[in-house]
Amino acid sequence: MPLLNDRRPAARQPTRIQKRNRQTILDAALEVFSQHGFRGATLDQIAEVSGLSKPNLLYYFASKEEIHVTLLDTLLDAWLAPLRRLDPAGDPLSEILSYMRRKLGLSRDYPRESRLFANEMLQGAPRMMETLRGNLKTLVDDKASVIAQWIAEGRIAAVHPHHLIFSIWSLTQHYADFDVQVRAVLGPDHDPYAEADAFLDTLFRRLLTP
Amino acid sequence: MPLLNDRRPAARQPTRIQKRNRQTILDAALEVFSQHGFRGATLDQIAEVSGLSKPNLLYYFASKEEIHVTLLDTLLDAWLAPLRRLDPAGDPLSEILSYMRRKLGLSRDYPRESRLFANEMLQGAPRMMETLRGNLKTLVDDKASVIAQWIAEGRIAAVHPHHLIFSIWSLTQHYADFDVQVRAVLGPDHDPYAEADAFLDTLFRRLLTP
DNA sequence: GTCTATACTCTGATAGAC
DNA sequence: GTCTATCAGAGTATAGAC
Repeated sequence: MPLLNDRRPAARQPTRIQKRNRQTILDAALEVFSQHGFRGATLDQIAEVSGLSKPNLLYYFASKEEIHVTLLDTLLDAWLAPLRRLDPAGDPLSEILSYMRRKLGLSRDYPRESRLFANEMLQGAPRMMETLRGNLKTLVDDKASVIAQWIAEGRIAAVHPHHLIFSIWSLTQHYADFDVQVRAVLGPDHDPYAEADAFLDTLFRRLLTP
Repeated sequence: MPLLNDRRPAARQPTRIQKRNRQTILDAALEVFSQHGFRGATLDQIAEVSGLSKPNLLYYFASKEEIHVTLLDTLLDAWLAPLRRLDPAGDPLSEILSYMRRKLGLSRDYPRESRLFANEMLQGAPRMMETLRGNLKTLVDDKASVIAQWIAEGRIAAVHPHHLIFSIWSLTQHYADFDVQVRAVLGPDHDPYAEADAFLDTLFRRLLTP
């Protein structure tokens, strides 16, 4: 209720409340989609987790599909960022260890995003195939050639560059995607991520030290 | 059609046809559940893949849940078998490399089983939690102590035994669970499993050689 | 913007003919 | 044993009151 007649036009851009509600919905949807996949998730669940009514969800997003696509789109940027930062001019071992550590940090801080991605892969990547073959492949090929160069210069030990990158993905994402298994096997009194950090540091040092 | 009147009683055990149909259903269900998870899978899909009608599915299995449970039960034995074979009396490095290779073979030959398991983990293991905390933890703790003993004897380099086992799981299962990503990034003209075999052999040799 | 009510489709499961 | 027909409930999405 504006006491002064401000001259701003009627808001065409999302208001603060709209943004907040959309974010609330996306957060709830992430919770549900990451656990049950696209088809296993229901709007009822998302509505309940978000605290909004089901029709209200569909006021902010045109469909269930649109919520899911929105999540995947924002996910990808965050997912590729750590690899983008791998610096060809840096020290090879430090660069790779830093990348591994950033990726492990993503698993620790954003496990739901990791599981959302895993679900999409298990389903055969129906909504991400183009991105995998496009942006992702381009980026990985680029960084793989950086690694190949480091190997050629004898600055790290010889390994298959692409599979080195796969190994970083798999070892770090495992702690998010298989969290229940890791914790069930370790039992209480363990800090999986702290132990993983030390273990993976050792692993990649021994693998890559010339 | 017995030409001689054999005296076998009317079959109370499953006939050959019954066994075959149950197997057909389970195979189709594995295809669908491994891709979409329990809730995302539908009996209609399983019916279509199996070539049987939906009511016929429910003639052989009491419910969707029962099909799923049957799959998970048979899965677990196959899943734990390779680790069980880790021999305390064998050569440490050979034993661990053999285990890794058997596990990679499972990913290559039974990728759907791997994805079924992954789906169950992503969902928080609602139907497997007891097994994880029971049989699985017991087995892993046992083999981890074998590894710890090898380390204490200086026969392999020091690593966290539990996380060494996790690393074998994650590195091998990645090639089944993220198959689409691996192939999209590598492009054609690659044999992911052959390359993985060589890469992982190198990785674990460098990690474990004292 | 948010709600109740509801349209319409899909899904798991059953009944009953053959 | 297998099919067609069908039910009850859940699912996505929309209409319309407020």
